[in-house]
Amino acid sequence: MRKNKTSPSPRSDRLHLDRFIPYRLSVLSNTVSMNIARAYAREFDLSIPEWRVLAVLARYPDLSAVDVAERSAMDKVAVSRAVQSLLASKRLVRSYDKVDRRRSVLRLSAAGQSVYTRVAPLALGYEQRLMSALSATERRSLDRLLSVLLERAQQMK
Amino acid sequence: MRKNKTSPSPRSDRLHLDRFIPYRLSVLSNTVSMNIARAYAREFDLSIPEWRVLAVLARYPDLSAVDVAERSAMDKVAVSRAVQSLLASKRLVRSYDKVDRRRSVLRLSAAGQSVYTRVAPLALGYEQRLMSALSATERRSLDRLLSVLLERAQQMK
DNA sequence: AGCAAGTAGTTACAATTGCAACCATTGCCG
DNA sequence: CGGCAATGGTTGCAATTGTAACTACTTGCT
Repeated sequence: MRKNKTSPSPRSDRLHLDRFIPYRLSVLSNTVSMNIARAYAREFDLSIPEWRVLAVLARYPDLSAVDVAERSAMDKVAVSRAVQSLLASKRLVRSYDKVDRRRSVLRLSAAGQSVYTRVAPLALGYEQRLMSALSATERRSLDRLLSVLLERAQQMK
Repeated sequence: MRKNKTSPSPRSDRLHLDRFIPYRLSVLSNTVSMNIARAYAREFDLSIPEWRVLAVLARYPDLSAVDVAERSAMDKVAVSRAVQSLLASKRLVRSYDKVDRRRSVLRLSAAGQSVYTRVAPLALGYEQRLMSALSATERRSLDRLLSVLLERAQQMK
């Protein structure tokens, strides 16, 4: 650790990282993701993309890979790879659409269900502990802010 | 696009991704980061880590690499690599501490300053447009929520 | 029917990142 | 002083990720 430099006074035309929202979002998001990943990665041998695919399919069975990609905001290559490894570990079963044989139909296997029902509470528990730093009002507020910002960010693309 | 499945009703013990805060944080953060990166990456040939190092040093000159890492929440390898390429592009000058010859002393070159003064307004402009989706009150609220959550997330590590 | 254009999904390859091991230097303690 | 733990920083290697090109199949148009 080093001697403290005196902080330059903030000026509105200068950027300082620790007041810059995109930066703070990124730090927070990375911190949270890594915390969670540590929790289930080692214990269940699940990567983040795998976990997302599982979570989507647990809720919406029989989606195709692109449907999963849409719902999870992952790109289709990431989904493809996650699906590969979930198939390899027998946590997913894949069939194909009768009328459109390009489309896969994905569904959790019993093993996949089982992993899901064990991991989901961990994830939810983590979220609860995180959010317990906020009051109910603040939580609702955060909820809304995230929605508004995401919508705006997406339309700014 | 596919026919809509009817949404299963949410139950509190089941996780659905689009209500899960860590997931939403991650989607928002990625969307925002990619939007910004597109803006300066191509135009200035700057990666995100490089940009962060630049921003820290613009504000706090003469830090060492580990100081930069601390201030920017990057790890030291990432800083080392960003510093390498910033040195190669002559946007940074490096000297070494007289009393501790392990420590580097990093500072923007004139070219670095120049890049910074051109990129910073872009970044700030993006932030403003993003945040203009929120009222002043909401902005303050977001600000506070991010601080609280980050602190909590870090202590949960 | 037949072909062009579009979509689902995979693969190959390059770029990024993360981790561990590694020097060099300094600080500490006997 | 001598040696050993700790710190600053870099490097090499493996794992992850992104991009583009590709195959397979379907759709729409003529």
